[in-house]
Amino acid sequence: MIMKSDEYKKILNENSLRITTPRLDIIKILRENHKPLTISEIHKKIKNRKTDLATVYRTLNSFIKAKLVNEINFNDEYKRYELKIDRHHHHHIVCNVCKKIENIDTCITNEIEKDLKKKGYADISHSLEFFGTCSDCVEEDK
Amino acid sequence: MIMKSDEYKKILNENSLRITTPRLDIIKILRENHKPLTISEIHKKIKNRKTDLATVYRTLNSFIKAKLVNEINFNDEYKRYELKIDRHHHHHIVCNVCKKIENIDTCITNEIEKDLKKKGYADISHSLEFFGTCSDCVEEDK
DNA sequence: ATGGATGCAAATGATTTGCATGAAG
DNA sequence: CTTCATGCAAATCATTTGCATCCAT
Repeated sequence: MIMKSDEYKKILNENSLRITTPRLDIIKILRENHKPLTISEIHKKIKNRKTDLATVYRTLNSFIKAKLVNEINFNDEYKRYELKIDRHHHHHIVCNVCKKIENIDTCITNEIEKDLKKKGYADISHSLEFFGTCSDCVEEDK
Repeated sequence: MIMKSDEYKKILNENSLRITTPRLDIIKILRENHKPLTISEIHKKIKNRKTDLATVYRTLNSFIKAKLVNEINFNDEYKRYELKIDRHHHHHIVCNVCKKIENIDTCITNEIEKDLKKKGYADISHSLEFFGTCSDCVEEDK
């Protein structure tokens, strides 16, 4: 059986990224938290307090370039990051109040993307996020 | 026939916003440019060079609060702003290369929003943006 | 050995804020 | 005349960068 740290090293290797402690730490954190995390959340979760914030930024940017990670925008002040290898394409719903994040697996943009392809667009991608007040927060407001 | 400046004043009035030159200028600019603009683009378009950048920021924020304007995120470093009163709900496709913006009128999120309502979410909204390389830019790359 | 990765500190750049003044209602 | 908006300058905060050192390969 493959141990986790070996699996993480394999991920880095396959993307021609050097195996370093900060990178292994960050993959582990993204793996274990099944929701998009901000840079500062990731930084706080690193046990080894030595790792610099700048390293976290640089690591995430190299992960994006390697298409290991998705950058997600909830229209607030922070960008968030999520491992791509973890799960297939999906979207999110963010609670306006408690900021809880749920995943949405339905993807309904194929039709539009088909139209865009007809129009001549290539390399089409999209970002789709939902915002709303979750049932718990609706209750509390009563 | 109602003159344009009167129309803009009416918009401000209806939203209990004081009628000032910067605000009229900014509504005019948003009206005349049928695409989302960044703060700095808006600022540059103001003839009267006296208007401060900070005023543009403050104005846009009060317009958002009054729901006069939508804030749009193309996952680059700038937020963009678009008048709501101009046209009904729509999305965009941004060219990866030339950054050209086209509007998309199809909205296909109703089904998901229906599901979310069933789950108890209230005040549901979403942001959906597309990215791709437009036909002109695909050509040029050959 | 050597190029890439890191820590640290300083720079950058978008956005916000404090305050005195000016204009709108 | 009183409240709110503006201009100006300074502050804030996320993110990036330069550089010397360190480590993976």
